[in-house]
Amino acid sequence: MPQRSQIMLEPRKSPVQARSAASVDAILEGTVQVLREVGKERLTTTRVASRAGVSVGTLYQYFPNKSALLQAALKRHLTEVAEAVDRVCKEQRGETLRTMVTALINAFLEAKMRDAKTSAALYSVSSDVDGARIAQQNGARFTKAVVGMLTTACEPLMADPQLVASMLKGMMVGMSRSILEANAPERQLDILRRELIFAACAYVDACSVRHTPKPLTMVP
Amino acid sequence: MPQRSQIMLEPRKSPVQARSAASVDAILEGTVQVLREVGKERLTTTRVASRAGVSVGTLYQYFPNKSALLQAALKRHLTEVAEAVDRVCKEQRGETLRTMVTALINAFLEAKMRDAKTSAALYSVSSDVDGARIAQQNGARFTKAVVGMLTTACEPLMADPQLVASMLKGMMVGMSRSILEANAPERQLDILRRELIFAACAYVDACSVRHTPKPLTMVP
DNA sequence: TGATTAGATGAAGAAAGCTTCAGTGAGGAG
DNA sequence: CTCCTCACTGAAGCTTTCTTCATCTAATCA
Repeated sequence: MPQRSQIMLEPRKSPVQARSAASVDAILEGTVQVLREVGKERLTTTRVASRAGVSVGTLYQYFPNKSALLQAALKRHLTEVAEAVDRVCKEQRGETLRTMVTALINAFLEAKMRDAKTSAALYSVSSDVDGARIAQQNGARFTKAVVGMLTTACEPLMADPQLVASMLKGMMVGMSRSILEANAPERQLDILRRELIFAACAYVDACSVRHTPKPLTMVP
Repeated sequence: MPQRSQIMLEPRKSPVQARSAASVDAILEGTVQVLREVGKERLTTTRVASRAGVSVGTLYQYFPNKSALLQAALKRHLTEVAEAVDRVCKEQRGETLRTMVTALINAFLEAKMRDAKTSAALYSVSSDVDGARIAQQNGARFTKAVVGMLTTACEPLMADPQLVASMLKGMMVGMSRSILEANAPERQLDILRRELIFAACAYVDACSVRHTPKPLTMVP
């Protein structure tokens, strides 16, 4: 058990609980690594445990089953992205719509693509794990943050902010998914990022000159 | 075997081969039905066969394994959508950009949502079956058709058509996926459809007044 | 130091579903 | 009428991986 000492030498915390906290973390990290390296087909709980430097039994002490394990890994990743989005949305309050969407898209893609391989790997399991529901909750958080930002814009947004946020989310998620699945090289990613910003700006520009003052209301 | 006679009574074709053709079709149809009814977790080859009115052995006569079966079902669905897109793209040659994207989006969503439950069910297996690669090929076809249409527009498109097509695809696929995963009701679907058209129009409008004449070129 | 408990271990049990294949039946050919 | 091939059948083998649990170790406490 070579990894063992490594875990124990991590930043000191109250010992008894630190051991288990470290295990949980190692297991989650191991899950992602195994997923990236061998793919979801070959991901077994034993392999994850061994990669994490623990035994299967330990894994099952913290996760009731394989599905829960994958779910936890997925949640963790989505939460990181959501936090990045939350952060920009707060920073950008009071700015122009164009500035907002530019910052939003940059932050989102940055977070998603920081570790593109991980994102792609996690996409592949999301359907095995009720990922839609998890993404749903996350999406609600996303929409809420974006709405919060949009309503503080220094120009009037002549449309239902909820609807605009949904559209922006759809565009961003759709494009990032396309990029990930296409395994697009760095250069194309940049081109597509710029174009996405261009399109989103065109959209919000169009919104702010709309006839309808504040049309349709949407349920979240 | 109650279904048997049903199959045999189908439209008459040259007998010997008709039997097998009918089987393949029934199996594919059964796959989708089982997927919709019990979900991919409970989809077994035996269950599919039984639903199709044949035995497992017959199923394995036409599909080398479960994965190939699901792949075939997925391909079939994606092809239908691609054909719908091809069709509009041909119809809309010579129109204005706005007319084009409106027709394109309507046709795409119509095809996808005609049987929303099936679309959603097939999304759930796409990652088990190298769906990304299949979607890739399909996406190429899609892009090609859209580019073919865009280049005939009666107004100048001041941007790389390849890039514009990719963007439109990303927006459409992204939104349809959001809608399907969110299980959005009919009413919202309509709102989102209109908004997607609005956004896409805003985008192509913006393209046609761009400074850069025909910027960046993209690899397909 | 001895007792106690949190935490770790990994061999083995159990389930489950994919896939095979030896055998049956039905059209068509000669 | 007989033979031959195409197509179908479905019980059972086989593999694979999840999950459990009896046992062991190390850390804390008294």
